[in-house]
Amino acid sequence: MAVSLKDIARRAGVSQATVSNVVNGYRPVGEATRERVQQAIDELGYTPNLSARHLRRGRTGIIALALPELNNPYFAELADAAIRAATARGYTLLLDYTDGDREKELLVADGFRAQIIDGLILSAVHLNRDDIASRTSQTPMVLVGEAIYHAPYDHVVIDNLAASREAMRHLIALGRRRIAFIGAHIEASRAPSLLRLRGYTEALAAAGLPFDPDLTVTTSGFGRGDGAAGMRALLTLAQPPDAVFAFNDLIALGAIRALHDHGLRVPTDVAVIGIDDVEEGRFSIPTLTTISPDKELIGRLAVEKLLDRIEGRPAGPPAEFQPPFRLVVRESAPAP
Amino acid sequence: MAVSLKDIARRAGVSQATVSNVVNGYRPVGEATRERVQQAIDELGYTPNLSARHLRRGRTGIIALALPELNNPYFAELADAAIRAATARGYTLLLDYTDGDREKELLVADGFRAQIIDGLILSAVHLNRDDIASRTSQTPMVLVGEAIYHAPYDHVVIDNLAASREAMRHLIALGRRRIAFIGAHIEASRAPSLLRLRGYTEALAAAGLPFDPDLTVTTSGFGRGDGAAGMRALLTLAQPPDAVFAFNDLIALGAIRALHDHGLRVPTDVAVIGIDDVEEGRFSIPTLTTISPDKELIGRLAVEKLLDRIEGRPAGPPAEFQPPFRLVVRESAPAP
DNA sequence: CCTTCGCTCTATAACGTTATACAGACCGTC
DNA sequence: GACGGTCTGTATAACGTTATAGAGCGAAGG
Repeated sequence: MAVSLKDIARRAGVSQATVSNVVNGYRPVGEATRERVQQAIDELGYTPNLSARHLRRGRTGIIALALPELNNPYFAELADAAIRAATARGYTLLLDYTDGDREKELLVADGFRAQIIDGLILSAVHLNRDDIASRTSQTPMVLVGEAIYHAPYDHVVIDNLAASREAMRHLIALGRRRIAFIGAHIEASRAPSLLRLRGYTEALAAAGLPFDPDLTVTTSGFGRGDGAAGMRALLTLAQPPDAVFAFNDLIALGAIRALHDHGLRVPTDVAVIGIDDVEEGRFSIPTLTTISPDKELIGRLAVEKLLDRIEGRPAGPPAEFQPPFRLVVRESAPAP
Repeated sequence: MAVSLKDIARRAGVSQATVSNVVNGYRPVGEATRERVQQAIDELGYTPNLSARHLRRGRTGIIALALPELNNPYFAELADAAIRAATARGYTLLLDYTDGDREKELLVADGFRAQIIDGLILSAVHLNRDDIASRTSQTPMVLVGEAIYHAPYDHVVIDNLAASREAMRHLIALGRRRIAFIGAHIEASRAPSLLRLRGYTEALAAAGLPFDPDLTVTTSGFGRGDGAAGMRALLTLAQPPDAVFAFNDLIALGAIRALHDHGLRVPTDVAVIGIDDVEEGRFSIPTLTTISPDKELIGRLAVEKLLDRIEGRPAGPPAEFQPPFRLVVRESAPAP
């Protein structure tokens, strides 16, 4: 059916090896024959069979990006950046979902689909240091996301502690005294909220504000519904908060909606700040003040570090890379 | 490195062919040997090498879904459904972007990446009937999305004409007389807006309302920013609209934001309705009335029709499949 | 008792690549 | 004129599967 190396070789009157060398330049080929081969390739419209190439080479040219979900626009934007970076370097990026499910995260990390991929970028929610450390798969892996692992893998993540402190400083500068945190998680394994929560408490302490456990709200997920539910819980308090620091933008947007339903005004009654800078927050009513991580860079860096490992470039010991972030002030928590 | 058929064969004391038959049941194997082989597989942890299998079989087990972008949550939700459907049937789904770029759409349709995929689900924005008809690639393809092609391919799409008429009937029942349409496209090739635009004009005519060309706004893209810009243009009119029918939810949400900036209230001053039912519209302020297509079914149907073709199941001539949709009434255009 | 099945299983040839080993030709050097 | 060295090219053996042809063997059929 499809034209193969053999067809080209016959047409150009050379060996298959020579055609192969013309195609991928493993060894030099004489000018005259090179042209003859190239012409045959153009005429017959040859493209190399990837399965065969990969069988021979032992690599597939496919890397996977495993995300909790695609419905959170933060991940969609991240995926977008990663796909572009991978494509630019000649790789194909495959998307995988873990559904925020611990079992699936373990499965992915431990080589599910290892046959088809050369490497893995994993954005895990549940995995802790031990899980990562006890991984048996040899497939190169780069970690992305908010947890702290200190595991022997490259890890691309913003400085969550600093980001949280900056968000909190902004709310405090606004004169808010009772600031709530929505999106905590009880389990020790949930490292992301741990860091952001620590930023929250540290900022309170630094400002001389009391820490009220009632103002820290646990959510089961990371979506708008979770944010709304968390906010509703806060509004049942005798002394409700005058500001909300949300684990991410979706939770913040859900909280804003719940405040609206309750007849409260944002930011007049309650100021709200999130993390992620999803596009939605630039058009919401009110627009959302947020911490904006450099998603483009996160995606690109993760891909590049992974390809360095895959292609055996000297990359040194595993390290943590911290792309920059910046505070984006909008209506939900305006400038002081 | 990895364990292969040969290793299992040696361990179980049988031929490779027998192991292969145990693994994929091409031909029956005796009970005793089957167990012995299975045990060897379990002990050594064998998984078949996909490149080799696919080289031999001529198929890769990978299908592609080509979308304009992932940042529109509608496509993210669709991709989600398709990925799950493909996984359930043992296939891997690869995401591709066209950036809403005509050249890239042509490239994808015409077999870019054909070496790696068994089939393609294409959600095209720019391609017209001739483009589709003149396709040379033999890779099975299923079309998804709002255009009308009448091309020799299965096509999964809601009845856009009926959906638009239903949206318009709702606005008209609300007593609105000057209803705008945001998201039209001038070029004939842009079939999606064509159908929705036709539903708009037909509904106006059916209600005995005049068609005012000023109320039909062209946008360059399909995002929130485009909706906001379109709305701002409408607000410069001497007689601004009292309702907006948006090509999709993102445009509707952008329009709502622009109305808010202009000091107008939704739905009191202007009612707004969209199409897509993205989650964002369930939490926005105000929540968004919309036409909700069955995205889950669209994704599943597209995958199933494609796999029917790939696996050579008798599927009859190419047909159009119309998943159901329903009107979801929320705050931006409440019940009459 | 010889055929003809039916059942298991084996040996082996592909699938389309790429890496290795090797063969000529041509050049300059001692 | 023998020797080593670069250039080009070829032949061929893998990579890990699966499909095909066929071998062995007991049972059924004449």
